[in-house]
Amino acid sequence: MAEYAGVSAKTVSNVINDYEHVSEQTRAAVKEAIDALGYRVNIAGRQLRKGRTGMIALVVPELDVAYFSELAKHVMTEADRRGMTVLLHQTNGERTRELAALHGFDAQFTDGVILSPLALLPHDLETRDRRLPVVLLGERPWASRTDHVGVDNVRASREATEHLLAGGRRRIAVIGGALRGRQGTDRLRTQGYQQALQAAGLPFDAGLVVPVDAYHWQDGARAAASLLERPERPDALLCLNDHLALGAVRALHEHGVRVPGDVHVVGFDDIEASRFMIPSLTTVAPDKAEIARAAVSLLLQRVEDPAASVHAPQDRTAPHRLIVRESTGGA
Amino acid sequence: MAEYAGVSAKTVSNVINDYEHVSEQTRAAVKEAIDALGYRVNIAGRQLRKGRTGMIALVVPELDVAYFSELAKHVMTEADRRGMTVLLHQTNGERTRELAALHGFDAQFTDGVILSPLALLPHDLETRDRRLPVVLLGERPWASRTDHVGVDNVRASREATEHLLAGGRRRIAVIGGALRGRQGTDRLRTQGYQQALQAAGLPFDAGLVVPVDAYHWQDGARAAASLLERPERPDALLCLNDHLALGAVRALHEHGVRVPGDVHVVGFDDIEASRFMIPSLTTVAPDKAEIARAAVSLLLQRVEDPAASVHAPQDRTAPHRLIVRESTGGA
DNA sequence: CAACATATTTACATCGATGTAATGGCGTGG
DNA sequence: CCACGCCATTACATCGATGTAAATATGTTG
Repeated sequence: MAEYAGVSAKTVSNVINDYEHVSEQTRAAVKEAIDALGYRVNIAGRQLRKGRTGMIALVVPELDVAYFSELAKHVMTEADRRGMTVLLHQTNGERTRELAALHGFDAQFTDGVILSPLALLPHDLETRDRRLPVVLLGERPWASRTDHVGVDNVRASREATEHLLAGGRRRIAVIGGALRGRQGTDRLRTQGYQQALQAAGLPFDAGLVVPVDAYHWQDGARAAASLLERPERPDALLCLNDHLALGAVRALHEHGVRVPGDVHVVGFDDIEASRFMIPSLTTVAPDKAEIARAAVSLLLQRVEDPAASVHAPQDRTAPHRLIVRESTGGA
Repeated sequence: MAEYAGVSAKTVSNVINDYEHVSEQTRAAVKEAIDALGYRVNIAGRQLRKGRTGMIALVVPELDVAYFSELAKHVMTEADRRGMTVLLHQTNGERTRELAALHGFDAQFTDGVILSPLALLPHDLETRDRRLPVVLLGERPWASRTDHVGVDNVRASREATEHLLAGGRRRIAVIGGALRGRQGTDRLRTQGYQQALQAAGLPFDAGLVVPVDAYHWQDGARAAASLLERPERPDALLCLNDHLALGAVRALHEHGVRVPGDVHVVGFDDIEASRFMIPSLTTVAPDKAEIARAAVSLLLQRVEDPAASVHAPQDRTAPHRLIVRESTGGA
């Protein structure tokens, strides 16, 4: 390459990096050589020297959970805009994989990591290698010293519950809810639900909080089916994501229970399917584009200024809104 | 690192790569040093030397099309099993991005690429740099010299159409179909449809073939709505993917048309949503796990034996089956 | 004990890009 | 004509891991 253009390797490098003191003549010669030989910089060489790869990792539990694939799309768009490449990973919610991500996987080929954790323990965050910039998505229940982007889950859940109450609902079940254990998204959303009940002066029935194994369609279906076996059926379901909600609607349908006629249903995430289901689904829509933007921006701040690793951890709360659709009797 | 363990850098390397002639003693010492210092190999250094990164790219049009995110999951699982890391990219169906993928992006940090093309031209494949192993997914309409994994689209579509015919349908529309232009998936599936009609002795009405901009929910809804404006309505919809089908079902519902009562609907891909929609969707299910397995396996063959780049291009056809559900009056 | 085989470890060069500092060319002011 | 400064280019070292080959240690055989 350098020989072909008749210059030194360094001059090629200078041309590629737009160093100003290069004569028009050599610049042209080098560019021509680049085209002629189809030359492309070798990332490995560059990183070895610069210490940066231009890649960031996005690590989520599962790609076939629509919320995450939709989010991934936004993150990739945003990263692209900022000249970064995204390495996408899934953890299946396994702690070992989340840990691996926190530590930059087996090797170091990533400038930073955006991680949506499920199983991580507080301790894992304390002991992580602070040289690798990390942004957490979702809940950040522990006062960790790590940047974080999320939504106000308690409030969102309270609003969703209030909407159900306003629709005359009195026995609202929570599918995917949690009363104890780690202060995760499920816990917070359940809290919001409890707050709304309390504000309305309604009793809280722990039996209406149904935990699930995963946030998938069939878990929602199973949970809904189990609720129907109770002597006193619920008249509304607050489902902690849209897959659960849609699975639940399906199960209700199979049992001849009408939505919204007999039971109202609300979900979280506003995945695309929810707009098109029959009935369409009322859901809490987090601003995914904003989440992606904030996460990438926070991460690149740390990447570009590693010295800032001492800066106080940042916390961003993205907006959300309740989208009322047919499943709660809406338009 | 090396100093900490009191050995040379090469010995560390030997331990990491399980070189056999290392004394138990030094091996232990090095391992301890690794733990103590949290050492991890630097991929850049390794690749610079070895020329391999252990990463492959999976490049698809859009991640929020469930078929692709489900496929991605399988590819990642399979790659993981074989010690590879997957770099996931989306092209939005833009030719420039597909080209960039073919050429290993701006830089070379990928050992190979699995590409699901939409806009690529035959010429692009002819002129690609053959040093980068590539496996194409989906259709491979041109006799390219590139490995390929797909399903038998013509047959699958014919079977789906036959199923509709067996259900007494006589005016079957094709949403997403194509009569002319590149020999893509749409063309092939339309051909299968035509074959089935012909075999049944039914006339072919080009007006029933409705092209779409993209394979998204709203495109299906729009297409279905336009079909309902025709004087003579179709009594079945063959939708070339599940998103189109589900969007179409929604549109029919909004127009008071019952599925399967008035119109039968079939989709392609068997995404998870299709099992849970109301009505559940009859669909052609490609064996995604098998597609992923074949693609990764073909790719790694080339990666591991670059000399084999002269081997004849391979072509794998993954199995598919028709899953009959409620939208065509099934169980 | 010499000669040789085997095991273990290391020195050195190398992959490609680039930061640092030095080189050589040229113009300007004194 | 010299000193100095600016510009364009390059020599060299370096990032980290590893292949090659050589050095060293240890053991074995005749």
